[in-house]
Amino acid sequence: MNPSSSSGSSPIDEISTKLPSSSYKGVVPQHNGRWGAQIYEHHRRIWLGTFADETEAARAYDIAAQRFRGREATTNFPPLTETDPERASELVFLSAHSKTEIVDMLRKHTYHEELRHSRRNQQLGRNVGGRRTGTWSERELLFYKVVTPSDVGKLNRLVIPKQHAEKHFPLRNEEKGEDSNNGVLLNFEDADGKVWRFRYSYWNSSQSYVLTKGWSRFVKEKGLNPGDVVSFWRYFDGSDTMQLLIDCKVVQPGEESAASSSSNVQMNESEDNDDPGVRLFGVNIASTQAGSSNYNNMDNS
DNA sequence: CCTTGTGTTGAG
DNA sequence: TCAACACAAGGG
Repeated sequence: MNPSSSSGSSPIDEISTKLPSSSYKGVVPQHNGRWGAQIYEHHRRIWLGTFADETEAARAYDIAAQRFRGREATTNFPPLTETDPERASELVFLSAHSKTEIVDMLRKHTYHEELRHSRRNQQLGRNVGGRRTGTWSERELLFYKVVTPSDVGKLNRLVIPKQHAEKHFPLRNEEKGEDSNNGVLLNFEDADGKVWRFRYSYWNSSQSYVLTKGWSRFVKEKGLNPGDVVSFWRYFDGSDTMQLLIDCKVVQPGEESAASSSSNVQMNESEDNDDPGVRLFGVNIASTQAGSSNYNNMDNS
C-alpha cells in the first residue's frame, strides 16, 4: 500500500519536520525530497547513492542485494524469471564485476548503461569469417549454471545439470559408458567468436553428464571462479545448422584494476572479488531449477 | 547555500 | 541487519 497518507502525521506538524519513510527495503529519505539507497554488510553501511525516484532507489538496492547476497536475496521487486534470457545475461554481467564496481555504477547511475553495453558485446559472432552469425536477440537461451568450486577446480570438468543435459545435449546409449572413448565433441562459440571444443560425456560412476577435455582451458582463459555464471545458447543460421554458443563473464586481465579504477567508493578490503569459500550466487547448484520457482521478493502490496 | 552520505543509536 | 535522525563534509 501507499504510505502516502502519513498514518502518523498528527496534528502538530507545521513544516514537515519528519521525513517520510520509504516502504522499500534499503531506501531512506533525504531532506531534499530525494531518496537514498543503502545496503549493509559486515556491520557497516554501504551507500548506493541518491535518487530522485523512490522506486529507482529501490531498484538500486535490489541490484546490490543480488550482487552482495546472491540470486536468492530478498528484493523489492520480483526478479526476472530464471529462464528469461535477460536474466542469464544480467547474471553474467553481475558475476563479471566486483561489488565495488557495481556499487560504483549504482552511485553514478550508470548501471543500466553498462549492462546494455555488456549485452551488446555479448552479441556473438560479430562478422566472424565475413558473415554475421547471430545477434544476442536471436540467440535462444538453453540454460545457465552458477559454477561450483569443483567445476572450476582441478577436476577439469563441468557437470551439466542432468535435467539440462538430457534435454539439450542428449547422448545416445552407445555414446555413453565409462570408457574415455565415449562421448561426443561439442563446439561452442564464445562472445569473441572464438570456438571452443569440449568433450561431452556421461559418467556412470557419478551418474552425471560432464564437459571434460577442453573445459579446463576455458576456465583458465576466462578466469572463472566459483559463483560465476556460464550460459549456453544456440541459434540457427540461415540454413539448417544449429550453432551452439557459450557465454560467461568477460576475461579479467591478470587480476583486478577494476575495483581501483574509477571512483573510490570506500568498502573495506575483503568484500571485493572473490571471497573465500562459496559465496556470491553460491547456491548449492546441484539441483538447479526446473520448477523451483523459489523467489523471495518482499510482498509489499 | 544545498545535497550527499557518514555518525550514531535503538529496535529487531 | 536495518532504518531514523542529526549533522558534518563536499561542491558550486
